Amino acid sequence: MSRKATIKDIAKIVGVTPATVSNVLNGNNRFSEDTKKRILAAAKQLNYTPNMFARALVKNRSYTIGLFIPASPRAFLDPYFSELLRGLTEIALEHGYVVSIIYADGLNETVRNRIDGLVLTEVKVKDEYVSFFQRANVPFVSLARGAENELEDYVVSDTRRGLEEAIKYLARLGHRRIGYALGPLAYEYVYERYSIFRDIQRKMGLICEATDVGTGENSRQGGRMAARRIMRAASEKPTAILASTDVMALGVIEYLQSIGMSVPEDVSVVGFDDAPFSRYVTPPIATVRHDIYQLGRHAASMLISKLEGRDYTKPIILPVKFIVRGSISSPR
Amino acid sequence: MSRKATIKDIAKIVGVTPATVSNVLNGNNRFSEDTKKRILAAAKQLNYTPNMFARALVKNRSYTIGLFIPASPRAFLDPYFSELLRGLTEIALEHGYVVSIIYADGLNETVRNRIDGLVLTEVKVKDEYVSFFQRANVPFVSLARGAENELEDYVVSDTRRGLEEAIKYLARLGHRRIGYALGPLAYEYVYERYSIFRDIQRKMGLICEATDVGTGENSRQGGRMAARRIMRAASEKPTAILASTDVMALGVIEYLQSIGMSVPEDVSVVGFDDAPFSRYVTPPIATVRHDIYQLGRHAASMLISKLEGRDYTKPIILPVKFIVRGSISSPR
DNA sequence: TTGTATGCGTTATCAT
DNA sequence: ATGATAACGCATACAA
Repeated sequence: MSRKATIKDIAKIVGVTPATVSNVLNGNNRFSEDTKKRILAAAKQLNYTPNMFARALVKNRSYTIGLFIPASPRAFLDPYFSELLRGLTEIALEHGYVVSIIYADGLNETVRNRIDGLVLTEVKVKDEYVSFFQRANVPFVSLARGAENELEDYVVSDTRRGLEEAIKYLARLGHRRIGYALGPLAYEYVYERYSIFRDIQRKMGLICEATDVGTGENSRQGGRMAARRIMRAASEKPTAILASTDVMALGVIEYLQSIGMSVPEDVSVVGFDDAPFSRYVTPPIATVRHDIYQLGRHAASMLISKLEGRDYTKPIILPVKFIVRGSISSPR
Repeated sequence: MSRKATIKDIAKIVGVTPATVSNVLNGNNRFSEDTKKRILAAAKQLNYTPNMFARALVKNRSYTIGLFIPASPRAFLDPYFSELLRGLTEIALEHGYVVSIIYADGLNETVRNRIDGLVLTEVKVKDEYVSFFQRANVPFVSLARGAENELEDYVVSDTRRGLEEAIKYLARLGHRRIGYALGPLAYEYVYERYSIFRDIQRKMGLICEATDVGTGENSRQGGRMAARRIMRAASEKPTAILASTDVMALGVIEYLQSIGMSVPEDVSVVGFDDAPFSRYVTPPIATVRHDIYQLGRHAASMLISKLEGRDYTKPIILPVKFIVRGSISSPR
């Protein structure tokens, strides 16, 4: 295979200078139709594609966006992650960008030099990475509001709306006392979901007992722990339990079943995320569905607009939907 | 924030030329200890990091490897994918590389110019992409043997070993007739698992009936279909069923239970992959575990060696392990 | 409408 | 042991 064609080659064929070729190829319109046509033809004939390194060098832009992953191995395991990446990649592609995975451990200058901007995920309530990127002037878009960091450029799901639908539904079924299986509060999405839950609970005049909240890791095991704490705390038990995530909801159901209670007859359970497995387990988990793939698409789109100095609406809040499934019913 | 430091800046401070700085920084040893020391000091002081674009331009290398994803949205959904990416990213990082996601749709020249090599996944038995990369001289490492493409640079799991363990275990329990829930044969891993299964079955003198094989998509639903076909075909039924993947095994179990059979008492079921859910479902699925994360690490390592002209052992075949769980027992 | 000149930051070759 | 210089491919300000 011969050497890749450059603008010089085109210039030679057409009989103009490289500068002219560059200009025409970049859509500069102040040239004669004739030369334009000939340059374009030659480019096609030589199968010309620009050398991105050269372009990057002179423009100081890499046309690469990074998906920033905090160092936890868990980040990768989430199905969330794959969906997100799909959305990001698709949009990036449409704009001539490529997406790289930036593992937190690897966030040295060398890596940073190679990306134009970042999409941040798994954001903490008080996130050191966010602060770092702000100080370092790295353009980024966050997938969380960035509670303590006061962000503007973010795209999130309409958590409040989803929880309102869910809780109202439960209330209509007759539930007055709703427990909560709570994940690690350091994560912003966990914090946000929980505080919104509390807010709605209060506004709707439902029973609010501190003992109805149990904490655990964001895992099946964590869900079991949380449920155990809830069910052992007070003598009066909640008739329904909301969980931070579907994964935890699964653990909650397992625990309840393990102590001989049935879901939803004894206790209704509601998750959040609509994870792939949620519809298959027994009973299927009622949950708040949000669209991670769309989240990814919007995040990429916003970031690229930002990088290219175009206007963009911000923040973006995407619709969610409460999915009714077999894990809820009226209380006994 | 001021301009980034370059070798010129260092040169100016130290009082040498950029060439010397470059040489020293690249470990060229033919310089006096004194100047070396001073250059290194200045570099640190200025917080110098090389400009990757400039380097890429002159070396014609991007220090980026791509994870190539065929166009199916499914590719992203697999938990497989996240694990793989984690392994890839970690090793890439150690060698100063970055990994980009290359979505098949986006595989135009522009994108191709930006990566030094690819890791190929979801390879088909007769894979057009593989042929394309071969012709186009794109360096790559495959996560499959590349049946029809005769590859050398690949890293895979020791499927034969795993299946041998599994089938011998079943045989020891007394199973003589083992069915197979088969996924889409176009995918090489499906094809390989199946043909090895057949081979072992024959060598061990077990019963081989064409009707004991049912096909379906690689999904829960597909597993149900496959199981249905198997159980409806012959009058004499297999006492155990192997599935192409854990996901299908799950479907198989569901189907069996739906027609009133119990697993493992009536039929034993064995999967492949050791997916995250496999240990949690009822009954937990016996399966062949392989380490996707390690697969990723080795693939990245092999690709980078290849790119840098170093020697490397090939192919690499990683150990697997048969995991005994509740979905198997002696036949009635 | 087109060309000239210059620079982006680095590496490599060949002198000195 | 160190330096001068060219080259990598492209973009751009300015000149013609």
